[in-house]
Amino acid sequence: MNLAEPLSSLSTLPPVVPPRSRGGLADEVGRKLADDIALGVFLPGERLDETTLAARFQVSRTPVREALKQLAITGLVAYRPNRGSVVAELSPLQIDQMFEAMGEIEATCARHAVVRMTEAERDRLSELHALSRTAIQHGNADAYDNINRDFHLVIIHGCHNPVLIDMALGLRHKISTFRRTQFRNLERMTASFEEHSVIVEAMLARDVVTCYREMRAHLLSARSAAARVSSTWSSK
Amino acid sequence: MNLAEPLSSLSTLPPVVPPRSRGGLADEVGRKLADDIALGVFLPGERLDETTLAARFQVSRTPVREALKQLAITGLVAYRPNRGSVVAELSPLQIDQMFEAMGEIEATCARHAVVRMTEAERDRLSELHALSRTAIQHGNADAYDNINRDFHLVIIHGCHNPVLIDMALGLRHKISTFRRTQFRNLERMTASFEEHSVIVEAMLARDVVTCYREMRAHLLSARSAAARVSSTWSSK
DNA sequence: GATGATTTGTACGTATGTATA
DNA sequence: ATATACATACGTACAAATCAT
Repeated sequence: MNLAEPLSSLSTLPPVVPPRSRGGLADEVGRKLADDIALGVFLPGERLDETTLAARFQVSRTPVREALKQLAITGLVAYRPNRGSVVAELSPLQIDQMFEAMGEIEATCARHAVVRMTEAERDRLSELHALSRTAIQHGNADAYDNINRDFHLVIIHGCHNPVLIDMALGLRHKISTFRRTQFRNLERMTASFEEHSVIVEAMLARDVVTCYREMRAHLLSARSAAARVSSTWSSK
Repeated sequence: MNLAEPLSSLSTLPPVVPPRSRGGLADEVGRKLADDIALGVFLPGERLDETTLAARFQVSRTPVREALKQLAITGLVAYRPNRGSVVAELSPLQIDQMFEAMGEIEATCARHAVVRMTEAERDRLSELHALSRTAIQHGNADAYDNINRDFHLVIIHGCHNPVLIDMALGLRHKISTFRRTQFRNLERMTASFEEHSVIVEAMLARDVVTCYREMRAHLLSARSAAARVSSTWSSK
């Protein structure tokens, strides 16, 4: 069985808030470039030369330029006027802040999802949770990682608010680009599973408060403790 | 006295998460175009012809194109490949969803702001609240609108998380573009002031729970009731 | 359904601005 | 500090696609 099957029910959902551009070379280049960055072809801080990229993708510099500016707004690349672009470098503090924001947004999604999810979505959530148990039993970290992703996606979409969904997905994508392989060890995987269990239980019991609190805690537990430069936040 | 003085303490804060491009004609055109849209020069649904815009701003099509693509990601304009751009048209449902998201995000900011705001920021908040009382006494809706904006900005920045701040500001800007003149009547203004009072009190008392709940309620009270198409969210 | 008009998409040349020696 | 090298920024020309007739 394919534990990492795509969420057909989700991928066919109506287009999210900004009907993101689909056609055009610029967008294609943008997607390819984003993939390359995600795959580590271009490392954080690396210079993104328009001419070089144009040659790489066999297009002129114009679509490359547009793609770079788009990715700059996304935050994937840092764009300095008159000085070109580099792959964004996220400091530990910035990553921590993204985790914090992600925790808040996704917990909010979860809270709304408790009330708004369809029966089909609830079933899908339970199903995914069951699958993740199997993945753990087989010690399959890759499968667990995929199921975990889908698990969170179902909850995010469950809030049925395109604005929140977009924010959550955008953050999730950006974070996943810079931090990969969360579940290296069995302990983290098991802990994650236990936390999911509480969330699913609260979700099915329509327990809004618990669901919100536990989802927030769940995501904050994945938060990099290393980046807690608390001095930055202290009131002087 | 100038009730709408700029927030000098805020405008000099460190650059927010994506160090948004500062130089270049494209960005200038983007800002001007956004202003024009906000000012109603271009109405929702109106076609944004690249050539026409280029003529309007006395530049070539290239920077106009880049500006349009940037605004498309922001959501201010809808961009259809090979078919040009139009000023975004937000349905009542979409506006309602943005209000809901805004309420959640800004309430989250408020919750963090309770703990993280500096003394200077707390003082500024109290000061603004006092000013808003004066504005009401003079029946000055314009002044109240400006102070109200700054009031919320102080709280948003008070969370000290650039990611949350960017999301809140982005949403706020987009919403304000499509919905203006909130405080037409004195009742709404007074109600807003009373709600602010509770929030300030909770903020100064370090009451996290109350602050979060009241800020959320405050923003949801401004939410357009007309767009509540609850049938869209029903679990079939 | 085909054709012409209009508009977007891409390529490329030149100028301006930034970094380096 | 000045000059040189180089990448970006903008403009213009052409190609492709869309829409109206």
